[in-house]
Amino acid sequence: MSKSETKVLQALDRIGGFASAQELHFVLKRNQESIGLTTVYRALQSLVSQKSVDLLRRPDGEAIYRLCGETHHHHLVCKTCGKTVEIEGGAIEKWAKKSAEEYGFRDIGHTAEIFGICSSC
Amino acid sequence: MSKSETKVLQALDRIGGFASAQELHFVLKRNQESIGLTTVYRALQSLVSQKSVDLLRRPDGEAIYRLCGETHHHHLVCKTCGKTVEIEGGAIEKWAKKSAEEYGFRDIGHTAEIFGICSSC
DNA sequence: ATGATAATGACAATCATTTCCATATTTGCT
DNA sequence: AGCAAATATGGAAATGATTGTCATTATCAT
Repeated sequence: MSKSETKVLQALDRIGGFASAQELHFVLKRNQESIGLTTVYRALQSLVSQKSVDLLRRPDGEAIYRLCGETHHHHLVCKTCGKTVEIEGGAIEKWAKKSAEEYGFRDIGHTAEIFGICSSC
Repeated sequence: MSKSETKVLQALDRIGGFASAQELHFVLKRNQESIGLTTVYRALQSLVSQKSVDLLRRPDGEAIYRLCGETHHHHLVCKTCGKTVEIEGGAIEKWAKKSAEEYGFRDIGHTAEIFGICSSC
């Protein structure tokens, strides 16, 4: 694990939710960490391929990253301020499994996120 | 419905699956249709907001489009061959609405896709 | 300390998508 | 039909995220 990967992991931990590469870079710079944007991208690529970090996409296609927790969960994300709430997705797990079985798919995973506007925006 | 929207719909129909804006533009040009890339993008935006066309994302973030029916649905996508099945997502709608209400979010949308390996792969 | 190797970062390049703006086309009205 | 206002079009330039390049720097075993 390189130095920059460690920094990126710490930043993701501090943030506690999703962040884009650019946001991570900004946060690291603000915390007097000297790190280049390119390096942030490379660290994220590496962390994703090591499965330490999860990658998904905002509705506009921008990549966002989060620490991989042990428990699988989903998110409710504010489109305006970015506030993120972790929510239970038991219903989704069942739905995914049932749908996949119905069509003979195996080795499945799924993505499910809710986007909206939070009460303070 | 503008002339270009009609052309784009026909192209999507001919293709019968997913295509990116750039691919659609290329196909239309191939078929001696004179249409600009900008117009393809505009037509797609409009068709998506009219819910005539479905938008999702390739793993690299590129937007891909596909004709869709009137009902809101989700997809089961084969990671290997790309085969796609439309599936019912009633459970998801309820889950999204309930979760959003619980945390005071409004104006919500959601994404939910299942990825796996189909029976023929 | 030395040389090999991997990590870093400033900068440029790429690529999808959007914005701008001038021109063409359609629409509504008389 | 004829004309003006509204809308649609498309090429070029702008934008913004992501990736490639490459010279510099840190790491580490000998």
